[in-house]
Amino acid sequence: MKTYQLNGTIYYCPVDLTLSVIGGRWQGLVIYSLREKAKRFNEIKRELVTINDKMLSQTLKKLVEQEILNRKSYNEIPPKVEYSLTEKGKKLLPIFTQMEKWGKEAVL
Amino acid sequence: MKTYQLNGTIYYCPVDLTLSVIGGRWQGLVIYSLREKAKRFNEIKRELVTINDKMLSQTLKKLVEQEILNRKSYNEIPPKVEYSLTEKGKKLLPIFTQMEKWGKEAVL
DNA sequence: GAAAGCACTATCTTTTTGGTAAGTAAAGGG
DNA sequence: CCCTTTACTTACCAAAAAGATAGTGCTTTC
Repeated sequence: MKTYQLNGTIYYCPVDLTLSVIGGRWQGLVIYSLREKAKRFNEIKRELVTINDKMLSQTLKKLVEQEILNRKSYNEIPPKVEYSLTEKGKKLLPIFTQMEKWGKEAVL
Repeated sequence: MKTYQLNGTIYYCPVDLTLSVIGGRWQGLVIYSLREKAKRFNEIKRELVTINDKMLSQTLKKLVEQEILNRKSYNEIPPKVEYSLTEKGKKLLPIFTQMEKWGKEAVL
């Protein structure tokens, strides 16, 4: 059986691998919220409404490790940190375009 | 704020709604495994390798309720039950096409 | 007559997720 | 001086999801 490996984990197919990046409670939504431009921690938080600090920082950390997001910290006080999609992350956007489409049709 | 409703749950955007259908540990993979043809319980199980009986029947049940899958039971012994994508379910396939693509690139 | 196949369900344990609250460091405003 | 702002981390507890294992009822095969 062919397998696919990413960050030390083995997946049995490419879809499984992709789902590990965008599935889960918050990962997909965080990526999607950065589709147009870089945003700060609290901006993302306000957009996702029901996420809390703990979940957001956990999710951001993971996505940075997976090289889906860039983290840019300005040395200011109060702190300013911006998150944006990497090239790898931007390539996920066509998936979200299709999801948008399906989601809109599903509620009709 | 605009909201989207499906099966009594409210989502703040169409992507959130779609993720509730294909995200989660097994839902997406079960849908994807039925992309070409109807399959029986044990066929799906063999394909997904690490899923167990409980998770598979739970996932199938949920997807049938959401009208993503059809369940067809033949009155035979030993039992024969086939699962297939509904029209609504088939419309999810472009999402998986994009996921496949990304997953294949990600391991390069 | 034991074992395997089928599509499940029931029960239990472990892991993951979520929720709340508190703490940090330094600057700016009242 | 105290409060606010920012982007976090840590601790603790509760709830939800996932996972492991066993059992069911009936038939065909070895």
